[in-house]
Amino acid sequence: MAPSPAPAARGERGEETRQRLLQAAIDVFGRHGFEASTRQLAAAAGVNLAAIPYHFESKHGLYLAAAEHIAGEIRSRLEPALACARAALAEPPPDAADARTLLADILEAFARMMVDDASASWARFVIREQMEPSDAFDRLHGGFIGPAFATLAPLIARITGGAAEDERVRLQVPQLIGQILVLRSARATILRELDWTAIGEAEFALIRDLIRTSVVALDRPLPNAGEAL
Amino acid sequence: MAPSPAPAARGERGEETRQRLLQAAIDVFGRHGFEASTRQLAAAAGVNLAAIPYHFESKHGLYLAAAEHIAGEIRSRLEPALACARAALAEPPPDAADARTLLADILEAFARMMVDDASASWARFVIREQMEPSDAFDRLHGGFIGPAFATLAPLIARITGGAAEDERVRLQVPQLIGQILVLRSARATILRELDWTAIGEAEFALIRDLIRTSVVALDRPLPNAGEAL
DNA sequence: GTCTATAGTCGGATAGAC
DNA sequence: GTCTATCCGACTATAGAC
Repeated sequence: MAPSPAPAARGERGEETRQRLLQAAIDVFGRHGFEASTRQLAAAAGVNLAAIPYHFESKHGLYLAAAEHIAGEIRSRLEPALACARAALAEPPPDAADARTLLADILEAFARMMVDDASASWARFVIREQMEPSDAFDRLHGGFIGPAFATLAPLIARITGGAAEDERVRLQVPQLIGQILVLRSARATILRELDWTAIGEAEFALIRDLIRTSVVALDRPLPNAGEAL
Repeated sequence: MAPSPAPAARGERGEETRQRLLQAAIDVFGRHGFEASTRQLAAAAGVNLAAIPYHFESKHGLYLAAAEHIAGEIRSRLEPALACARAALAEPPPDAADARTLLADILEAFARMMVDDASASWARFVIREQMEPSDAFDRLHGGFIGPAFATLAPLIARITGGAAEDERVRLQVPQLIGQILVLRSARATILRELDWTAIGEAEFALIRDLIRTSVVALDRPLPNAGEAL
């Protein structure tokens, strides 16, 4: 299960083959799941079939390496916005308005990733693992899902006045993320129902507005049970 | 591509085999995609392998039949709540508070389906088709996605004061659905981050609260650009 | 209608030349 | 490191007995 038989001995050519396989694996596994064939993978990468067991030991090894690659990639792309929020939360707690801006910025960055064509391949991979987790899920969770949660929960807690450990607050994280995730997990429906052919800047402006509205709404009080909505 | 070579001539035994294959197909195709093998399908259904081409002509025919079965099933489960909303919207338009209650009820019914263990199999199937649509997607869309949209958009329009044709209103449909869909599309993360082992009644009460909050927030005005959130 | 047997194809992984 | 050639098991679909 070592990533490569001789990691230090690989040359420039070998490294390129490895990278091409990783990129192709994220796309092809994302579309067809683990059942994708090694021949498909090799063809999509433009490399020889035997390169898969050589560089990754097996098809399964390539799958795990793809999950790790995704986790590293996403984490590095979210890190600036998350670090900014962590810093702001550190000592003098920001007021609720600042926290709302920080949260909206993170969600907007996430939405931009989801709208970007480049996210299609890895997003399919991640959602597949969410619905039917394999041993690759741990690497995704540890790599970027867990860290993102760890920052978002305290931020939401600051806005709503709850504690980051409250179940309610922790459930608000996936609630907010869900409205962004849907841009990928129900993309086919969105394009069809809105008569869009793609999500460009004009379409994104609308999405951004709705995200900000949902952030503003976080601390809106709910009528008591039995009362009218 | 006919569902069966001799629909009228099938006996009771044949019909049971057909149903067992359909149920198994929704589950197995949902987990592994179309790449699932006919052996897996037959084994999961507890029927002979040759029953697949006999009843559905081919593996592909079984796939399409599974999509149609899902669409019919979901549609019939959503229909009571949707019909209720359509009736209320018909002549004397309901006031915004009534519309909010109708919308919250529909979303709650949908969330119950998503939380239900029985939804796991078909939800995986549907989300797979959303991310990588095949010719089966048309049957899902026409069967229940389109009709649900057609009712939800006017309901939201009534609440926010917009028109059902507005892009903003139509985008609010998937935004609201997204926070419910995430209960399935990111189930693994939710269970792990909230330390839940399952989503039971206690957990659902919290989900219900958050859904109602998001419905109440629909017409909350957004600060102008540049203004603080 | 359901079964077994089998034809023909494609799957992952390897051996060994270069 | 990369390639071709190849093993062998698993695949879908069919034929024909029951």
